Amino acid sequence: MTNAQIAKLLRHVAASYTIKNEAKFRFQIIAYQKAAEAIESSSTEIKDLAAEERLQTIPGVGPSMQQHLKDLFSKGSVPHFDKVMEDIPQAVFPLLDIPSFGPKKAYKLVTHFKLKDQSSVIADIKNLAEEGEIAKLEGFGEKSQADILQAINEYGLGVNKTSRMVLPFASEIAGKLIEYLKKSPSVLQVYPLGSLRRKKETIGDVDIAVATKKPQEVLDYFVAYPYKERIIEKGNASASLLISGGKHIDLMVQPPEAFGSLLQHFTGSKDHNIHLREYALKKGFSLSEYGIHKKSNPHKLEQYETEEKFYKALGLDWIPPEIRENAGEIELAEKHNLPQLIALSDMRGDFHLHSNFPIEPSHDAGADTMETMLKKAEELNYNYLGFSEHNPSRSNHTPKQVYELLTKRSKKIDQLRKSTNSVHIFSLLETDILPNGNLAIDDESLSLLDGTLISIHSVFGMSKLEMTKRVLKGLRHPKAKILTHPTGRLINQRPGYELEWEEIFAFCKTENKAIEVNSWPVRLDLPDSLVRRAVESGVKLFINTDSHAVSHMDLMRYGVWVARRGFATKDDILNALEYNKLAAWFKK
DNA sequence: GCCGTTTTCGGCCCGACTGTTTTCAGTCG
Repeated sequence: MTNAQIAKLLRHVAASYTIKNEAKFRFQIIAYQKAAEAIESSSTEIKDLAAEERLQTIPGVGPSMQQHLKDLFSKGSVPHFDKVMEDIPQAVFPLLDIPSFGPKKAYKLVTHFKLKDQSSVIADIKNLAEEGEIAKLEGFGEKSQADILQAINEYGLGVNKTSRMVLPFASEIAGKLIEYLKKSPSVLQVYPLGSLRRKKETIGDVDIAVATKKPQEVLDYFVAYPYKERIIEKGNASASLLISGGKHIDLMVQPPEAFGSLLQHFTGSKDHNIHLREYALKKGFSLSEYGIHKKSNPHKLEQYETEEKFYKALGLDWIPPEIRENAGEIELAEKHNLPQLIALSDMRGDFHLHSNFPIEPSHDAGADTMETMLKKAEELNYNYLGFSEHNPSRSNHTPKQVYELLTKRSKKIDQLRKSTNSVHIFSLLETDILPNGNLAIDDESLSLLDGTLISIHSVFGMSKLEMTKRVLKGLRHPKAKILTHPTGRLINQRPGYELEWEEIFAFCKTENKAIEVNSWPVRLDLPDSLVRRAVESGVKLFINTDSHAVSHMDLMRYGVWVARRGFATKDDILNALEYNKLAAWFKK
């Protein structure tokens, strides 16, 4: 069962409690929703955490929830969940995926019209709306009937509560809108917020905040955005648009003198904000997007023009957005002990570069020459780089031919080294780990290199145990230095294979092997939560782009964001080291 | 159901917006 499926199940339990008696079960509902949220945003599989007895590391998963999840994995069902949900018609649940449908509305419709079939309930509601039956219900009217019809139609076109965009796609949408907003003279400042500002690997809605003295003008201008599908809502302080592809853009506005609290509020995460507000309450403060009310003087609103001042008023250091996920950051900010997170400007080189040098690789070759990639590295002010094409394919070459190809490549790299004073060049390769754990080329060929990246590119379907043995055997090779895109996942495309991370991390730490944070936006691999565990285990990391063209070398920032989300500092990242230290590491 | 430098009991973030309503319920972030 995936995290998304588990989160959905917990939300169904929460919805069932809401339908049964919202007041009575108020806090159970919150607890189930919090747990669902935390599980959904965890990039570690809950199934693995359960197997490792580490479920308690998820905030919001307490003793009861742990037992329920254990039941789920061992028996395939949870007696307690079944009991809570037994009186609720199954047809309620599919409706909850549709925006604007909550538990109460879904239950009212399903029971009133006696709908039983889970697979047709959405079509059934649509028919009833088209026939004008829903408007006759108490509490519904013509407008809500039309809204239901619209929501169902849009749901059919892909608008739902769960689908998420990869980060660059969301950035592009936000960028266009920000460009548009900046043309309004009433817009003083404009920023992308929410998960976009926290640089989460996927983004649900695009959130934007504007500082303005003329909120109505800005809101009017916003909803006039020419590339919208329609206006979802528009009030005095916020508005929402639907754009093509079924995505929402939410805008909030505040005057400049209160912009700090709006930035804080709208950046989230929701969990961070809830925790921050609970923390503040204990200190006698009540927080909102408008500012702070002190218990000692509850009618006066303190406003803050910057986030720094807002956090400071609570006795906290400013917390970088990437780590606002309620994972201990508030406590660290209170003790003035937040980590100095790695920054893009700390990066001194890139070790995952595929040039077009003709070594007849096993997987995709790069599009550009070594020379152009080197020039780009100079432009980026790098001190060093490592070329790391895929190894020559095994099926088309004898070991001798592989050796000859790599010898030619070594000569080329030697030439290049003479052409530059500013950038040191490492001769690497990205070598496949074969299913039996051997590397794809022999020791004689590997001896031509300064070291090699190793990775899995085939036979993904192995068990966790077998895959772990395979990777450990690959890492054991003295030339193997960096385990690249270590989970093999592709975001929104495939989950990747499973590994015993504790074993991998322990091995890397003692044997001086490094793990890559791959910056390719669909990989972002290691994922942030595993970066955090790697950092806590003392494992060293590289942040690399996996460039197959010169333009990809600019993607480094994505990997840096992932590392930041994983609490990595400069000390954790090997390609932030100065050249001599790094060269020494390669020779270890 | 979760959680802890007020607490292992007794609290639990704070607000916007809409539709159907004459004061609120539901959904959402």
